[in-house]
Amino acid sequence: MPRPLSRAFFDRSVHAVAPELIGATLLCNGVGGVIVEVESYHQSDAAAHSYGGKTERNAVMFGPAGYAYVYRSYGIHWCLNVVCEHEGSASAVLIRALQPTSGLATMRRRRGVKDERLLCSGPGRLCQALAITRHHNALPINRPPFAIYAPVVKPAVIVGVRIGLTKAVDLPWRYGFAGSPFLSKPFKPLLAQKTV
DNA sequence: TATGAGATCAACT
DNA sequence: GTTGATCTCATAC
Repeated sequence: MPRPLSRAFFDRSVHAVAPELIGATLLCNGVGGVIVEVESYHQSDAAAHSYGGKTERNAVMFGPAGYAYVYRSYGIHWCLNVVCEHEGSASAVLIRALQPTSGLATMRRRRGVKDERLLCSGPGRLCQALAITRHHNALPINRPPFAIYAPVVKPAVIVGVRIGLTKAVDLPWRYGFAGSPFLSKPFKPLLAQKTV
């Protein structure tokens, strides 16, 4: 039997929670899969939505841990985060990619693509596949329609710099399931990234 | 393989 | 008015 993740699991440093989410199973109305890629965002981090303080959009990040923070990206897509570390600072983990395991036919229909690797390999793609929208903002991540389970086996986790940012681009706060073909983009060797 | 444009909206200057 | 935690499709090499 899979072990559901408690709210307390998320009420820790975002940098402790993020790598431990790799290999966990995330479902929305029974549709979803295994988390293979995440990024962490901390209030002290210029790229975080919470960096400039509380606003109407990011208010959930300033609330208790274990809740979904869903925001509109580039006017087109939705992106899903899980809020961490309630006390002290506003932080969240961006869910960037899943390995689809449940509801494949539903996800193919919603996404309009057949290739399994293109169903959930990106934050915007996975929200479309799981039908996550603004209506899911501020919902608990471990209560229906969501469900989240601990990894059955601890996978090997690789680390890299985050993707698509213009601020704080060098922070190694991206985590991935080593060797997974379902990552949004490949990880480069961390030591090679700064070489000229 | 790599680079560029367009879609489209809320926060911010 | 500009920018962005994105994705897709088109064109170029």
